Amino acid sequence: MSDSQTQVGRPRAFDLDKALQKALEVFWEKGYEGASLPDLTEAMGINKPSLYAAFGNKEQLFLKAVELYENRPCAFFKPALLQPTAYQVAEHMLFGAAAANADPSHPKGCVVVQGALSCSDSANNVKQALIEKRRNGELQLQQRLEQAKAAGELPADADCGALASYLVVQIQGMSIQAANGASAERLQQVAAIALQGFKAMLQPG
Amino acid sequence: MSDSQTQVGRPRAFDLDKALQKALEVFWEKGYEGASLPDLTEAMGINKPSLYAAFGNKEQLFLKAVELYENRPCAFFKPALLQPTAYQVAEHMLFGAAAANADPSHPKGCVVVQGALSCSDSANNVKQALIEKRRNGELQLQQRLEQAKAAGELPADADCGALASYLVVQIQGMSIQAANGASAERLQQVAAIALQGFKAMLQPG
DNA sequence: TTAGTTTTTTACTGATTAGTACAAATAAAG
DNA sequence: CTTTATTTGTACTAATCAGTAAAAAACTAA
Repeated sequence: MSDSQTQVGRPRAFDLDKALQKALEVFWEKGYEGASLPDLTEAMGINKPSLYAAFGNKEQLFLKAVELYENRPCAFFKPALLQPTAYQVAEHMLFGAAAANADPSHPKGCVVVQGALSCSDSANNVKQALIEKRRNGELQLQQRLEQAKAAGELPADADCGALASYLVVQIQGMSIQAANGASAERLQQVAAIALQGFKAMLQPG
Repeated sequence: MSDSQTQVGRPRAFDLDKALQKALEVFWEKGYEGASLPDLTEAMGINKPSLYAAFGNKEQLFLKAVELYENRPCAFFKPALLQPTAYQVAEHMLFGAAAANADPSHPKGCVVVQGALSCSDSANNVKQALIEKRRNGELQLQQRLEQAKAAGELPADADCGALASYLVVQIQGMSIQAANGASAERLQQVAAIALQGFKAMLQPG
């Protein structure tokens, strides 16, 4: 057990969480490779040696920022999985994505989608990490749908993998649309149409 | 009128179109910023001064490569707009995207989506050019749907802008799914569900 | 053969990249 | 006060970035 009050040495002059939040905003806007260290240190209000001492290196800083992104209070993905029915899961997922991707209080789109989609070879670790995160999210959604299927909410021949992919395509596509400048209202219209498509899959036949 | 046979000076030792095709493949895989000039020159089989003499600079080379991408024979977007009915337009668009995004004969996904989604400030011109291309494609699709609406294929209160956004979300989302490693079969399943959603919008009410 | 034109090759530029060495500064502990 | 531990700011490194200067090479025209 380390006692955070009895630390020896010069005290850190910045707040770790606030600095990470600032780093997230920079990565959110410019992506992993597009964000330079001067971009990051300026936004975080610290200099390079402080950044490296606190977060390791650029790659680790990015992964910690993404972790913060996924667990921030207004994240919609994990809470949507907890909805009581498959329809409500889809509804919360789609309208949550519509609201989050166009939220004016932060950069448009999704860090997990845009952070390192195409990149140089030197960013391949980060690219793969984001692919894993996207795949993992889709798998969680698929399992939630399979649970609903076992509960009789979906037809016996429903393909939960395809349905999960369909919903994830909506979320990821909305992320691109948001980067294009689409409004929250427009994304809500898309979510409504997509939800109709999902609803039709809940009926047998 | 310039006669290509009576050119004076040392003849170019490479094929312009083939070199551009190679550049496209590199940009397709690594994006605009992720593709370095050594990456490009090595793939194109030429050295830097030849590249600059033939194509201007990296930005112009990228834009020419994207133009080649959009007009290549197997591109699906523009041909889909020529289908006789709105339903067939959507059908060709969705299944065309499913096939193209997972085609094993070239890198996965879409250059227009992935080429410069998040980037540094110095790539903002390219980023904006791709946003314009995506918006323009969506607008063309919207106009095609409005034409179908005028022909009585869609309900009188149909929102062609929202419908076009919905279809574009499918295509752009599939591009991300393809980058995740989704198979062509899986993308076809998604296209089938999405088409059902679109079909439901063709009925009044 | 000679002059004129264009491409190719090599070698370079200045700027920027991520990352670090080192000493001054600031705290607690003895 | 001194010692010890940690963070800070400055200044640096080596590598890589896009882009170019200059001369040799390869062609046509005269």
